[in-house]
Amino acid sequence: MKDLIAELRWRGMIQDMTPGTEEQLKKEMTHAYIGFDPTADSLHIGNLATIMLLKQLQLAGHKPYALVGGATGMIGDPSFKNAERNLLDEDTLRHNQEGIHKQLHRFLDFGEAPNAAVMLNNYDWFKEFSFLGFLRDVGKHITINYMTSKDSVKKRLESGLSFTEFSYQLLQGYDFYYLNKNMGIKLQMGGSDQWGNITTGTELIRRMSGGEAHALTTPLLTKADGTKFGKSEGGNVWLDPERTSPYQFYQFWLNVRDEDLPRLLRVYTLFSEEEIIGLEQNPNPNEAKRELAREVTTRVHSEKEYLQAVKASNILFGRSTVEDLQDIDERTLLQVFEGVPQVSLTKDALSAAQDYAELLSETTQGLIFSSKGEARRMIKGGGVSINKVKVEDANRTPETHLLQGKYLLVQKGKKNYYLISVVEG
RNA sequence: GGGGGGAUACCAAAGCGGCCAACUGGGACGGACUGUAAAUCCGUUGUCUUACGACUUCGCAGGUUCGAAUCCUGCUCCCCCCA
Repeated sequence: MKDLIAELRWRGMIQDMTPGTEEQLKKEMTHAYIGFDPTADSLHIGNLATIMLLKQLQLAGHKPYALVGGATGMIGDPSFKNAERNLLDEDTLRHNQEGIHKQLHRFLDFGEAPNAAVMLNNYDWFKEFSFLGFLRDVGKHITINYMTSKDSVKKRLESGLSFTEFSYQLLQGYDFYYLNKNMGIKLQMGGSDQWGNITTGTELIRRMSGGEAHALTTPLLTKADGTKFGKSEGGNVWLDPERTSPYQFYQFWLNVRDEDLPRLLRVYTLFSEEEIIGLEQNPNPNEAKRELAREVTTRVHSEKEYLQAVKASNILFGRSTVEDLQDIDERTLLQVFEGVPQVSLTKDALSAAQDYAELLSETTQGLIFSSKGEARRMIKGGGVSINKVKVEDANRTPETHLLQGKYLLVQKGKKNYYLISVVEG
């Protein structure tokens, strides 16, 4: 059994833990879990950080449990949230649970080993639990005073918090109790925002059964500029390729700020300390970013998707020229641009376009620019290229050779690409 | 309950009868530089428009005026001070 705590420590993945956690992990193969709320049908890279926690746990020889919050998801976690949220309907919840369930399978070993990962859904033990039973058997052990003293709900006690959301921590606490009693789970982990909920669980266990239970949280990652990590301009970075294409996903990691790189390498990769330090020796951090992007993209998607993303990136950001673009066969071109917004138009529509401004706005149905004026402004600012050639004059009639006889590659700014395909008609 | 201050574009904050589509800072977006980075510099940033310009904005509803973000009336919401 490896020393998990030492591993997590050098990786900077420990925010807080209850006394005795380290001893427990050293003593025996420990059963531990992390919960995931089904607020969406996909996990995002924020969740991936806690998944890595489970991964490290399993690699160290302990037994990980991934819990999907089918029951708690119906209530909504108020921790550090500013306002009451709307409840999700049951169909959505079920759909979300399935999506998350599927994704979690990628990251842990669910095989036959003694420490194989196990998937749980807390709906299984809550569905039969009566309200009165819960109040008598669980609620009685925890005081309101204890629950309201948590930082995670403090703000909300002033601005408003429904009984429903307030009870969330008790439900999550009961999960831990249930798992402790029935499955011998002794440790709950999570992001640092979960500390309050987790310790309600350890407290409940202590009072209800006198069992032994521990908590360990990992710091919530923030960017060097203090904003929340894991958002790109389009919103969350998702693990679902339908929401965030592998190409965009790969690009996200490649584009992290230098200052954020050390922490990200430690949390999101399984590289050893020596390897990471080695990568950091390089004065140009791009090599390390590429390794980070490779590792994470491969883990979340696949080797194949990763190679595809690299290929696309090289074409789009390498020193490629019109000639290079011409040389790419159609199949590769389409593969490369899979994650890129596309629009198709007829030959007639193309030749009907008076000038570049019109082509890039009205003719392409506002996908690239929503108005001619906007297109003009951007072209004037030198921000638009077609097939890697800068558009000089918005008023000029479009004269462009189509790639493979039917494609135009439009570039807005440095990183936004669009593919126009021209069809007969 | 008494007194005072405020509400301006994504945010902050000027403007206090025409020169205001509205100073300035931040953000966002684009460009140069570079390492698909940071810092720096430059440009754009209500909508539409090649341009001239047109249209819609300064809490909400009315009014005064040739003309209002700016004056008047009412309404809504915020903040501060004294009780």
